Amino acid sequence: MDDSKPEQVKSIADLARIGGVSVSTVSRALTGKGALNKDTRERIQALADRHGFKLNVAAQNLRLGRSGAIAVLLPLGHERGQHLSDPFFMVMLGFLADALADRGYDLLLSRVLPQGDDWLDSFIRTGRTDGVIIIGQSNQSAVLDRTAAHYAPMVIWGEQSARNAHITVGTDNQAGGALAAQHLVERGRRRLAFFGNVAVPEFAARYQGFVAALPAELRDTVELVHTHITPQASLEVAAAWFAAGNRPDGLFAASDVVAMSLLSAATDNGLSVPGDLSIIGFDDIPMARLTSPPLTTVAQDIEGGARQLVDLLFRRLAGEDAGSISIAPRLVIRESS
Amino acid sequence: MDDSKPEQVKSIADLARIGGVSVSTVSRALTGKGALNKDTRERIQALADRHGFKLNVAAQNLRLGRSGAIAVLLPLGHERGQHLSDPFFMVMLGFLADALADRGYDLLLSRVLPQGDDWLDSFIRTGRTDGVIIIGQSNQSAVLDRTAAHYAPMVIWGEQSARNAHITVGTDNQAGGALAAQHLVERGRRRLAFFGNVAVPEFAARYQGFVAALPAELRDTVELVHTHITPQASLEVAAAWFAAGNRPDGLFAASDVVAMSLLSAATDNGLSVPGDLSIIGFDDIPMARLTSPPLTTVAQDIEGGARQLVDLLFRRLAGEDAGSISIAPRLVIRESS
DNA sequence: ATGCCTTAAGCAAACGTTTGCAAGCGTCTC
DNA sequence: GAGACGCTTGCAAACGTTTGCTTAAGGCAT
Repeated sequence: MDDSKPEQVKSIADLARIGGVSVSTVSRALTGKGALNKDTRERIQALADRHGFKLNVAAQNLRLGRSGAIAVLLPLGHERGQHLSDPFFMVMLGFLADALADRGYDLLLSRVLPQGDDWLDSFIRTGRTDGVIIIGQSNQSAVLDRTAAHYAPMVIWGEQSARNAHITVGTDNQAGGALAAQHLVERGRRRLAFFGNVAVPEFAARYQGFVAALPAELRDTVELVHTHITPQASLEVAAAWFAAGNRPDGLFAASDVVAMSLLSAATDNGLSVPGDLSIIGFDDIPMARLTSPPLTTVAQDIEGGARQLVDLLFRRLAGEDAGSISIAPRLVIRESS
Repeated sequence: MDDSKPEQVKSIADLARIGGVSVSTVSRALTGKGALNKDTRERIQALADRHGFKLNVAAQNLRLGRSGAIAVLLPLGHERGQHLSDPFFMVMLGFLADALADRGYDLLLSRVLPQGDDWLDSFIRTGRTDGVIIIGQSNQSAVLDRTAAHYAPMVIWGEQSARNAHITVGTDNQAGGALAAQHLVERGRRRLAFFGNVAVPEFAARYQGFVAALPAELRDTVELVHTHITPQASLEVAAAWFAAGNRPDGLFAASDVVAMSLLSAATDNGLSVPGDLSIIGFDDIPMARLTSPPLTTVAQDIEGGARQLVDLLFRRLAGEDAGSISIAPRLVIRESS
């Protein structure tokens, strides 16, 4: 009845012909949906295996009116022209990939250089994706809000704010900043500075939480040093800042990578950490323990965050009106403070 | 003629009805393919813009018999259960995303835990993707070879070998190992060790090139220390190794992350770098210059590699029988050696 | 033998595009 | 004035699935 030569089976129709059944039967056998005789189902499945046939996902999705993919977008609105290699992203991406794979969805990765204010809507309207996860608001909060108003399946990793209409999952950055402040104060540090780009909402909140948690007399003296968070940029800024004669005793960095730059620049200038000054990072990337001395840092639960992002997205896809989620940060004290 | 209420336009057919033309005309107007009166084309395009209509990419791809996506797979055959956060991957992924976007293709990201020997063929047969880029052979060379025999649009970032049937783009790892060896020898180092996992082809080649380039009398004394390349694993191995009393004067690491672990462990043991020993990494990730002292390393041209991977893939997609590409490494001397 | 119920499997439309073919129509040439 | 030609547009089939509806077949009670 069915030949054993490995003839090319390109579609359900080919398999139906070979198996002597109709296409609907093959479809029901392979998807497991709908009523079908157990023997027939097994026979067709075996036949499909023998010919190495798999359903064409594209056609399947078209028919089902979905795309089977979730887009993960990295907007590079700030950091223009700078390549993001921060391990934070890789860790996040890894966990997202796993969480989406668990649900049978593909991960569509895209770095976007926001142009105008239509990039997000345009992307969504192509129907390439069933939902969107955005890593970081960058400087695109307005665009995100506009889209959120009519498009439900979108969640953003970033800073939560009452002013935002879009749904977020993210670390409580203010609380994180406060943890850093308290720790430095406990260590008796008084000449403080924050390194980061406060045009980015997450970093602004870290800075704000940091300042707010300081005793009143220190609040006005804390310096805000602007830097992008790439290794190159932050190292240059840090080197120039120390070269200018600045001699702080407590530094809080917007990210671990920036903290590593600070550590490097401080050491280059003959300062000892934590002898002369304390340095605190943010993220707790896996490499944070590899510096000398190992980095004290405010840890973000990236794995939990990724899981929450995906959970929330799928709840919203299902029509539920689920809201933003805030995750508590945790201070990890190592030897740089 | 055409109303201005923002009525929901879900398909080319809706737009055709509103515009008073046929679906084929709309299709030709929006894709720019086929002959069409300039006025009509512009009128339809304006109409589409006004209604915020975009062609459905899924349907388009189905009709065109393609998927419009390229899969990037990270096989985790070795490093099981370990999460890869290495900046190398993020940098590579970023460049790949850009190169694919330039060609109008989506990037489908997938981490795979190889199960059995059918994971790759199964994935490909779903028709989810038009081509595959695999980052690292991991321990799956046999699977890759089997697939390469009947599936052309697949390129692998990794180690090139005459034994492999699959097409690769990658750094000449042996040459890279040789660069490290020559450099250490020039520095007068004699008690040498390599840290890495030689079950991974790239690392094996680095080790082999390293040993082969040493003067005969050193070749037998160089120690091979097995370690996974995650920060956690390599730091543990390095700490234990130093704790066991090993006192080398030249270390070559399979990656910069491993080198950072070595640096950290050496410092913890009161050894000075480069005073007591030299350390050389591999990759030249952006963070390599942030360590104290900054890391000497064998640089891989990741951007060039990504571009070559994509070029090669599209040449093969076009039917050309293009072959493997080897990229020369470059020694970057900083202060850890 | 008839009718009814259950189970199994087929038919055909639909998802939203693209494109070969053909038709309509105006213009040009001789 | 007739045929040829070029340009523009429409018709309908096709891409590979899923699924509501229908039919066929068999079993069982009457």
